[in-house]
Amino acid sequence: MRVPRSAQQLLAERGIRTTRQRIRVLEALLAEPNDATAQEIYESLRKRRDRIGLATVYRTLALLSEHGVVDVLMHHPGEVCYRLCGQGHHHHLTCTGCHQVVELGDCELEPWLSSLGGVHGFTVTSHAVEVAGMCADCEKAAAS
Amino acid sequence: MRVPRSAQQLLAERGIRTTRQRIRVLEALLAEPNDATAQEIYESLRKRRDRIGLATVYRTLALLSEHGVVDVLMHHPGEVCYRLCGQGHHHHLTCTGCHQVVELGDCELEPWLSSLGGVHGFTVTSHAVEVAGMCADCEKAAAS
DNA sequence: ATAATTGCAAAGCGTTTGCACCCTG
DNA sequence: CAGGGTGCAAACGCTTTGCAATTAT
Repeated sequence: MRVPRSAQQLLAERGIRTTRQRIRVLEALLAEPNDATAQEIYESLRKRRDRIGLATVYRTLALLSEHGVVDVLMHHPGEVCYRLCGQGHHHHLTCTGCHQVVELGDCELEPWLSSLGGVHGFTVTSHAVEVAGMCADCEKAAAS
Repeated sequence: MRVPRSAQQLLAERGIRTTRQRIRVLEALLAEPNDATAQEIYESLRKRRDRIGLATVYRTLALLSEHGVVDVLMHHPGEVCYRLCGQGHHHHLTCTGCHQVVELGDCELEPWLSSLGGVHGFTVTSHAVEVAGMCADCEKAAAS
C-alpha cells in the first residue's frame, strides 16, 4: 500500500509547483508512520530548525488533500489529522491507546453498500470506514 | 430504528436531571429528521422564542452524547453534528446534496472487521461507517 | 435546603485571510 | 519576469469556561 516515493516526485506527479516548504511538509508526512495534525507537523518542522509558517502548513495540507496526496482523518471532534497514504481505496484501523494507524486494503464493502444505497434510492458515491481498537502492545499495557 | 419517545422519557431513562432547556434541545432534535450542529439547534430554539444560552446547548449536547442519547457525526472537517438516533448499532447514509440522513440498520461488518483486526494484532472495539451518496431527488435536480 | 444548572461575557483554540515580500518556472 | 507562494499578524468562528444568579429535587 505505502509505496515509498520522494517528496519531489509526489509533487511533480500531480503538477504541483515544488517549493522548499511543500517538500518539507511532505517529508514530515513521509517520516510520520501515523497521522498528524497541521500543528504537529508545524512543530516538528520548527524543531528541526526549518523556517516555515503555520499558515503555509495549513495551505499546503489543503492543497495536498485536494490533489489526493494526503488523506484527511477525523477520529475526534475538532481534530483534523492528515496522513500520507498509499494510492487506491482503503480504510484505517486506529489504536485508541497509541494512535498508530494501520491501512486496511482490500475493502469488501462496495457491493454491500451500493445495494444498501439502492434500497433507499441513493446512488452511493463514497464511503469511509474508521475502525478503532487496541493494538497488542497497548492491550498489554492496559492490563497491567 | 427511530422509536418515537418523549423528551421527558429520554432524560428520565438515563437518570438525567430534567430542565426546561434540556427538554427544548431534545425536542429540537426530535423535530429534526437529519443532523444538526449546536449552533443550528441554538438558532432554531431562539427563533421559537425559547430562552436558552448557546453554552447550555453545547453542555446539553455533550451530556446527551455521553449518555448515548445522541450520536456525534463528523462528515466534514470542523463541523460536528448531533443526531437523535435509534438505539443499537447502526450507521449513516448521507445525501451530499440535501444532507438528509438515513439510518442503516443490520450492520454486517462485525465479523469481517474483527477478523481483520486480528490479522494486525488489534482487538477491535468500535467502528464507524459513513456512506455518502445522492438521494433520488438530488440526483434528478443535478441532472437538470 | 442544597447541589446542580443556567446565562452571559470573556477567554481559548485551531484555522483562515490580507498583504507586502520572495521565489519558482 | 510574472504569477504563484510565503510569512506574519490580525481576524475569524466555534467551543469552552468562570462566576453569580437561578432552579430542580
